[in-house]
Amino acid sequence: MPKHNLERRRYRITTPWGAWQAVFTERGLYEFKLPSARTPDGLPELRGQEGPLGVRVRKALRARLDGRRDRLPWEAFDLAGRPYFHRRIWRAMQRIPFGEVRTYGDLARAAGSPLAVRAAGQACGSNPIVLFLPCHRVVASKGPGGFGAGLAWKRKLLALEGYDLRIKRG
DNA sequence: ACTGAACTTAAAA
DNA sequence: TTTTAAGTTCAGT
Repeated sequence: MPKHNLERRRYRITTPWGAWQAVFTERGLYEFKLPSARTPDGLPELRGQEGPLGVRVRKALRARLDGRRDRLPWEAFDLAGRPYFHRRIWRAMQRIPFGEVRTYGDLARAAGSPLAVRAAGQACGSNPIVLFLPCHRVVASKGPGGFGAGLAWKRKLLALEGYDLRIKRG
């Protein structure tokens, strides 16, 4: 839910994987969501809108779905109004290299609250910028951890980076 | 204002 | 192997 009242402009970006959803405010990319049945119909396709950032986002998405590395700078995101602790976690998350994973514990430590591992999981779960804030690179110390959109997506996104996430069953 | 759950973890019982 | 306690946020009551 929005924590501030800037106007939000929503678009879809159609790919072979489905229609992604990108939401912008004047401060930057506010949300970025995986294709899902919940993606509203009738959103305009992102083309020349949103200036250089819009172009940048489309290009980066295309690259990543192609298995190439590309990243958006931290300044591209509008995370104002999100909890401080979450932003620290996301910041640490953004630093995980392409094709590698870290644990929730690693992130908690990086955020300065080494015991807040569960809160780190919470922060991952409320990641508003899927893919570019790479919560799919965060796994549990034993298992694969969770993923809001379903573990199948987590595995796919990691597979694009050449990382094989084995799903263990208990 | 409380309580419990959430994409957890490590250590004790 | 099961239980517990740890930090942070949010939804529900």
